[in-house]
Amino acid sequence: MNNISIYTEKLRESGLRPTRQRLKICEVLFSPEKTFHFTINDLTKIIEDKLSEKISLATVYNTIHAFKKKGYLKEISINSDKSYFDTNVTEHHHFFDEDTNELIDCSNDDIDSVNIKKNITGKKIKSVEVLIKVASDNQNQN
Amino acid sequence: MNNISIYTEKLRESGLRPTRQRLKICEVLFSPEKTFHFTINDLTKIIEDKLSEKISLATVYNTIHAFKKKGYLKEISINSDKSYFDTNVTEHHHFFDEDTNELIDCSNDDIDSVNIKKNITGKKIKSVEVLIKVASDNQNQN
DNA sequence: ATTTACATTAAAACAATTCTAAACTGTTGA
DNA sequence: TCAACAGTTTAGAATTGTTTTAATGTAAAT
Repeated sequence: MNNISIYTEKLRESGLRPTRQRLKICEVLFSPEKTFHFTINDLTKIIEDKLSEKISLATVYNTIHAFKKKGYLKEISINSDKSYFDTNVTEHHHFFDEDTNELIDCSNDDIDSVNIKKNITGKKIKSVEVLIKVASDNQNQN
Repeated sequence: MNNISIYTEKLRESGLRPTRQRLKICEVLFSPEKTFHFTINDLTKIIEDKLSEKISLATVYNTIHAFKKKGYLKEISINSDKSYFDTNVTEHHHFFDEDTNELIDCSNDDIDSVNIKKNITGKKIKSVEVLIKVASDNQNQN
């Protein structure tokens, strides 16, 4: 069983047509062993470089948004000019290195689970995200 | 002792000249009883509407960034097309209402303090922010 | 008052994202 | 198998938030 059929199935299950472009995107996003963080720009570059396939920015945006909506990707809440996405869709938190602008997964070893005692009435909690900004000691606070 | 002199002093202490425009901005930001959240656009509108004073966008940006650097304001980490600022500079967290795009302060009654067990080696923790996204039950997940 | 360094401004530049309209392609059903 | 439809891709234009620029203005020091 090859990956293409897995991706095709995955796409179809969520109501997306398995087009050539979407399969390429799946390949980049879901074939690596480890999950990773990326921006739209990163992803477009990877596709064009590694897979020698030109792809329209609009397609990347559309597809990433569809994947996010379907729960295949998470968008990380970080204030930046760009949007950061994560192929790790499990509940977890992040360090953000201000020196390098790098996002780093925060494992269970790094943080105690966050306990919300009281919620806004009439609302449901959709997600809880912790962002720990770090920098080397001699660095200016952002 | 009036507010103007307080603001003048506050500005001067942090190396900013107390210009007419900056005093207006101080008035909007620091005279309200309660702290609040705003975007640059919000702030510009408030100044122009309530204080009948036209102010250049560039001035607002420059001044807000200076205030942020000095610690008079905090920028909230939220993934959005706009930047959100907070006049409450104490350590606290936020609810984000996805139905209304509204930020709501999270008090100590709402959340247990977050415990970071292990940090990236060689780095110092600059801030810890928790963002709790909420929406009404029948709403699509973002 | 004069000077100087910093501020303000409108407009242009910029970068990320979204929109558009035309061409294209899976898919469905005849 | 093929026609037709609905969804998709695309390049480029449009939009939006933010930053830069270069000219003009102003606070503060001399």
